[in-house]
Amino acid sequence: MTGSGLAAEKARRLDRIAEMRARGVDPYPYRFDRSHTLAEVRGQWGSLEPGTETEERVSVAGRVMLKREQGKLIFATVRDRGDEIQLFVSKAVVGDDSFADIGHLDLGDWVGVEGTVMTTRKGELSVKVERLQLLAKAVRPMPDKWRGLSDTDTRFRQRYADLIVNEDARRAFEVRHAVISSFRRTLAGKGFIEVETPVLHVEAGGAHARPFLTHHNALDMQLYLRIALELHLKRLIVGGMERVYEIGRVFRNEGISTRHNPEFTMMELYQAFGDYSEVMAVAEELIVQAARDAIGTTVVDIFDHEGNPHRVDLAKPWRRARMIDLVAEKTGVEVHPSQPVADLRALAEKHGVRWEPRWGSGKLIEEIFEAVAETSLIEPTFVTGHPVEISPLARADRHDPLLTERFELFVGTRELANGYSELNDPVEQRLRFEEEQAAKDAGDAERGTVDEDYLRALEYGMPPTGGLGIGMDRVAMLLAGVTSIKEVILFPTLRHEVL
RNA sequence: GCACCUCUAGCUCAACGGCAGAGCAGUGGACUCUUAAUCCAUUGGUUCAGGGUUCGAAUCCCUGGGGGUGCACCA
Repeated sequence: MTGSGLAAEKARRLDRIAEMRARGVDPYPYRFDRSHTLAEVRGQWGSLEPGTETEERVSVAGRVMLKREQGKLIFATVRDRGDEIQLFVSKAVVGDDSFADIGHLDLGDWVGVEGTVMTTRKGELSVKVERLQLLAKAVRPMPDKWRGLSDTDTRFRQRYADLIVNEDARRAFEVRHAVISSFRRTLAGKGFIEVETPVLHVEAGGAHARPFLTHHNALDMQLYLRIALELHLKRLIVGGMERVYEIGRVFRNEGISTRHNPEFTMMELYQAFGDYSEVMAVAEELIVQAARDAIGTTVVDIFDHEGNPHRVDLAKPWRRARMIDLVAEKTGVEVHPSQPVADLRALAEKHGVRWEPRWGSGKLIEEIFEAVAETSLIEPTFVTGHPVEISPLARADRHDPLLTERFELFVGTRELANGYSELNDPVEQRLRFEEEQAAKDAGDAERGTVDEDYLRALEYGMPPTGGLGIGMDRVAMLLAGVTSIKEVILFPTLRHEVL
């Protein structure tokens, strides 16, 4: 046992394990029965006066995070999921042999402890150790106990290490979990049923995106990973389920950025007898309630595209504005899908948007909108009235046949949600699908196909329905106050690690 | 896919053309109330990989790899 590189360090700890086994001690025992979590200990005895010794016996377990040796005393900080507590180890109490064993514990080891609750002279709540049992030996050293782990590559690849040492990382995932459970609670309260629909699709529909392709061997069948939940959920509305939602992973074979991961989590819901205005209100309620549940406030700092924070109270009613009005506001030119393509191409060029010949007026308006208006949408804003051309599943606006009853929610210049009055006319839906197919055949890989089974479902009759999709990762980002989606995805997609 | 930045001990970082260093972790020692304990001593390196320039390369150049950021892509 020489040196102290990583290999030598691991060898030293493996030797310790071998030495324990030789003594008949199991370094990896099968279980340990706790009497209290550390948070429960703190909750029950957290207000003891300094210098108090109690007769209260507890069994607690956790990971050794810090160790301070002080002659015939050892202080160690252990942590479980919810809290940290100090172990007070006196040689006079545990005896020479146990004291030596405890002294040989490494940072990162898991331990189970029996002892009494006490506070030190300075008031630190502690467990005075009577018996300590190693629950699992750490063979690999922990990252720096004070500086933590900051290398992003290591943090994302070795998320376990990130979670051990970085409080901020743990917190972001607590927020994410709280957001998702808040959504489930809110939706249950509104009578929504949670369902699970296929991830493997024969047709990748419901959104404009490049899919991942896979193959089923026994059926010798090409399959796509889903890019949206929409078309299956609406089949359930046809089936009479009235209010359904799914929180699930979708997959899009596109670039990776601070806002995009190839697999991400969508919540989609469909509400029979409602229209887009109703699900818009649901979106607002879900997110505001999630803020209350996850971070205890509706006031958040929203970052603009330059990274500057803007303090916003989400509880204030959200702005609603039509896409064409936002374009008019920013360009000074009234736009509408009824206008000739040439006019809109000219407007696009004036604002630095390079257009493609296959784009119609509606697509041009969307592109101009993204170029001129999107970066100004810091506070929550529902952008409404998307052109029919770019909304093949949305119902036409009851007052304007070239626009749809659709909205997208933007917060901090990012799109968080999308919803509409669902198109339920099977004849019109077929025409829309055929336009999608024609665009795809003309070389636009993100466009859709004719989904015959979905059309068959619509032919059975789908009631008027409002639909909503929310990007859960982006809501988690907003409420956790982080600027990269990788901070709210436990294992973000990375290249193969070269070991 | 393109551009820029970055990669040094297990971790966090120095050294920026002249002998690869520090703190933490580790090891040995002192200490019965510490709090990132402290103090003394000490081990530890394929400087991401390969090539080049140079008397001399962690440092400059080229190629490749990982990561980050921006752009492109992206309902």
